[in-house]
Amino acid sequence: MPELPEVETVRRGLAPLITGRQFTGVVVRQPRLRQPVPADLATRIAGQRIDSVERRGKYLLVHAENETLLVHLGMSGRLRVLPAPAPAGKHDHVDLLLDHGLTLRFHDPRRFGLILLCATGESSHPLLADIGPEPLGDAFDADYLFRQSRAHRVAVKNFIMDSHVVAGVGNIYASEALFRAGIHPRTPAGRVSRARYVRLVGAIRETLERAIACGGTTLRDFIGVGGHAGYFSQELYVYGRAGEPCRVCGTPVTMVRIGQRSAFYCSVCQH
DNA sequence: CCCAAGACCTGGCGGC
DNA sequence: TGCCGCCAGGTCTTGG
Repeated sequence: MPELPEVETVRRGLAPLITGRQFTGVVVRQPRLRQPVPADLATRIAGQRIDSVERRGKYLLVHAENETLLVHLGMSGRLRVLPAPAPAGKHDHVDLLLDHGLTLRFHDPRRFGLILLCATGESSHPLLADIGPEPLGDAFDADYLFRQSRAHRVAVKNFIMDSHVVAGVGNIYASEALFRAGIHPRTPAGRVSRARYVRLVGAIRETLERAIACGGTTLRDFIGVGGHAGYFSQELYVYGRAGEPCRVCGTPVTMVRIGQRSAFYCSVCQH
């Protein structure tokens, strides 16, 4: 489900609902996520007020007074805010109870998601320490990408999906950005010119910003905190469109496997 | 160090 | 209707 735009959509929905609220309790029904839910979660956050909700790559950081809750949605994770206690359904693994009866519910069928804690302030959890720059931030530019890419022979698509290179670009937006930049996804990263990285950086930024403006991409089940589907799927150029005509030139979109993941591209528009 | 492949999970879909 | 194989928005770990 979630790449950067979807996580950002969740963050924007979540922040106004839970900022200033206090954690009053925790219900863990299934602690076995990508890493175990901390056994002392309840005692560590009890009574603490939420100061802010931040995003780093695809991670959500819920900053409370002493502890920061680190949430990753994996492939199928969802966060919802329930106005009142509600019966739990299948895969409703964790409820974070807030004052006034509010419940922040984590739901994740595949359990690739994550809920961890780290001390607020010293905020750099090991999982965040080696993540690359934010693609919408100043540190991410063509010079950076070009320099990082030298000596790398991996496909440029895999390269930009590597969270150590740049944070938050996943399988949908990698294909989309490469289409917009006119770059074939299989091109070895180290053989892409500086000029083409200038285009690629612009394409990544535009794609992500536009997707955020649309509230994310809903393919199967991505739903924002307020229960709304994202509508960026209407603007996808290539992702999930194998065999359908390229929106620019009409050539059928090609799907291939690159490094265990599906990649979509137009064989005429991308080289 | 770099890279490909495997691992972790469940559910939905198309084909037979 | 049922079973089977394949697919899925992520990323850490392993082994060559």
